Amino acid sequence: MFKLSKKTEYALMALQHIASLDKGQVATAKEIAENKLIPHSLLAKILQQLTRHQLILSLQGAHGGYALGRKAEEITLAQMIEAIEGPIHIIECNESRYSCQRDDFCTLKNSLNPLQKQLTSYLHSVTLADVAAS
Amino acid sequence: MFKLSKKTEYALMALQHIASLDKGQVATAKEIAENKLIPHSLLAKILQQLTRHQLILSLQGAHGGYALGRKAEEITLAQMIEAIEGPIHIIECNESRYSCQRDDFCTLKNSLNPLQKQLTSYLHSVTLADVAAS
DNA sequence: ACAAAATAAGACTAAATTAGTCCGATATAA
DNA sequence: TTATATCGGACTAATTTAGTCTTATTTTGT
Ligand code: FES
Ligand code: FES
Repeated sequence: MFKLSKKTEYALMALQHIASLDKGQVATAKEIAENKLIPHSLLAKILQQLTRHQLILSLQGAHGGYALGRKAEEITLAQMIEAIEGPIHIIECNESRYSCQRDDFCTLKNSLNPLQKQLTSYLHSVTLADVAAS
Repeated sequence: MFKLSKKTEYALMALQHIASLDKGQVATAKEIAENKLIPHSLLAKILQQLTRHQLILSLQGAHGGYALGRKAEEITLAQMIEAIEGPIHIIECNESRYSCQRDDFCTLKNSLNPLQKQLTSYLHSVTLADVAAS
């Protein structure tokens, strides 16, 4: 399917939420989960993943929570999606580690390259600031 | 995942193949399957779906097979993909029949609208002629 | 010291989707 | 009437996605 996964949707919602915080504030997983109607323990996992990719930073312990890892203008849509779904490849055969039996005679890869390029360049051009604005 | 399904890849390969035929010629499912290394009975299903969507037309019986339903320039990438995967919606909540509990306070739908628009307009602008050329 | 409130990490289960198979029916040419 | 096709649908298997649970660790406040 040509669709974002629920996890990715949740990640984007959470990032929107965190981006809307005042400087110095943090949001807990619980807060975000309640606010956006996301299962808490699933969201927790997603926030951990975003932390590992340094899109957000976490403060552990009581009164802990999450805040943006850098300015919203410096977080691209591509980074947000790839943090959850991994590298974006319109077709599997473009993934590096994938060896395809059709490799020598396949024309599909090349045919779809423009789409791949178009899409990724767009995703790199949109930032969290843009996404949070709407 | 933000990826075309195998079925869709197979459909595109088959359409490339059919598009390369001389006027008046047809290709059988078997031929295409062997040529592109696609499981025969799966490809048969896919070709039936493309037929129902009138991207190709089928000739039944002995010496039957498939040919393009209209000129390659008049078959868009959007039509090819949607024939197999159904309408393209970047997020589930944009699908008409889907009623979301977050509908009244959700900002995500709007935020991703530009991406949805950008993508679909591109997919409508590319035709089988373009795809087959590479 | 200790309790409460968080995140971290990983194993696990359940649900949904995708990929692929199989079979009986129908159509058509030779 | 036989061989070669498509048609349609039910079915199974494999993979991916979605979601849960449990235990450990970090930090603050009392
Ligand atoms: S399908 Fe694998 S290389 Fe094109
Ligand atoms: S998530 Fe359903 S309306 Fe946005």
